[in-house]
Amino acid sequence: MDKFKFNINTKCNETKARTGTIVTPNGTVKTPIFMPVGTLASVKYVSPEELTDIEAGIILSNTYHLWLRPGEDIIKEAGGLHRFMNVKRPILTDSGGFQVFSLSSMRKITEEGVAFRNHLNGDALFLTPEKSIQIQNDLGADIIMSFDECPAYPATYEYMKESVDRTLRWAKRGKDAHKNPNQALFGIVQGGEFSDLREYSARKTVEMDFDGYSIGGTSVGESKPVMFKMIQDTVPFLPEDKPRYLMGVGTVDAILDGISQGVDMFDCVLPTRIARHGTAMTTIGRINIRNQQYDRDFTPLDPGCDCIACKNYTRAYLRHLIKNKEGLGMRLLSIHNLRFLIKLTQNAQEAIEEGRFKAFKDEMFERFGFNKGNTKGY
RNA sequence: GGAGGGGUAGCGAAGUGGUUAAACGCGGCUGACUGUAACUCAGCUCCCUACGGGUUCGGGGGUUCAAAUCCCUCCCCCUCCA
Repeated sequence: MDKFKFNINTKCNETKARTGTIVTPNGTVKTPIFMPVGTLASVKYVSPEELTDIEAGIILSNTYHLWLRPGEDIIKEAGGLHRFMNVKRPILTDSGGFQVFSLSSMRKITEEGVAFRNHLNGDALFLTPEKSIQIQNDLGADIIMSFDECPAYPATYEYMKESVDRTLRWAKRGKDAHKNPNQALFGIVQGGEFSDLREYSARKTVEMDFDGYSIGGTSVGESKPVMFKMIQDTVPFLPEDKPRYLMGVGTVDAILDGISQGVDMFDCVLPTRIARHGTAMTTIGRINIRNQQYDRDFTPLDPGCDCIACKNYTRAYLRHLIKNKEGLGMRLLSIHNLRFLIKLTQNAQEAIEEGRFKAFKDEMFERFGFNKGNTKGY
């Protein structure tokens, strides 16, 4: 794979944080980075133009969901995901591995792959590592993921061992099936909460030589300390010169902790989902805009934010929109939450570059009370 | 003037002698949400000194061990015919 590059720019000398640059055929982004999720080739309620405004770098999309609708053939015919969506920035597609977790009630795992029951119409589906890669080749994202099993938490050691081995075999099969040299392929480390399995999974995955590595199996129900330890048990076994991606994590505490441990990329549906349901992540903490206390609050949602929702609208108005399930309200809050997390990682980059990341992280933990009771993480 | 229908918690609407502080929906309040089956889900919503107590089903009066439910009376609303 030649068009994909990762360079480290600055390293923090108090933590393992670093800043870097990811170069892809569709653009270059700085890390650490938060990546908005657009499962169905759309970051719900947010247009690509608005994503540009809030300086979103990479965005995600999903193999499983696009496979079902509209079908990867249609997206290929459209000229790939970028043209289909009119997105002129790097795109990353998840492999469908997360659906092994989220759609666990309607799937069966076998060595060959995963038999799903189509959640839309009940059809029998079969997703294999090779199929996932083929779909992702057709979708044409800049970064694609190995098809893995994201196991639920908690899992027994025996089950996890079996799962890790299977995911390793799937990773190998996927890598062998990967045909497009313009797409970077990432491997995914699993192992749950078991330190030795994390190390084992990491070492074996790294042996296969991927373009980047993910820490998978996080935010599936475990506590924060457990998650932080999963990161700790994985990163040391990942190569320094390849990007590290903590999958599915989007709380302030976990992003900052991840960065301090040397993670470069994060993605999460949390900011957009909670936005649609009325919760804002702000520089002064969590705000549930549905709460009655905001009905006559004509101040900005987050005084410390530069997004259009905060610059142009009041809490009272946003509350009114959300209470009435108006699309505009969901859109404005989504834009705000995404901007908030993107800005957080930009601030982290700046802090790393200026040699004050540790202080920055500590200040944020203090401000949000992550060390004293705020386990929510934002 | 005549005939008929109806008044139940913020609203709509069940219930027509006991298991009813009263279904259900809406509205209201609160919470949840982490590689998106999610404009979703959960709880609370008569009052209180609240694992117990106090008052409710238009008003008043009866029958009954027991009434939102049966009887009497008054008030109010709606429809149709004059």
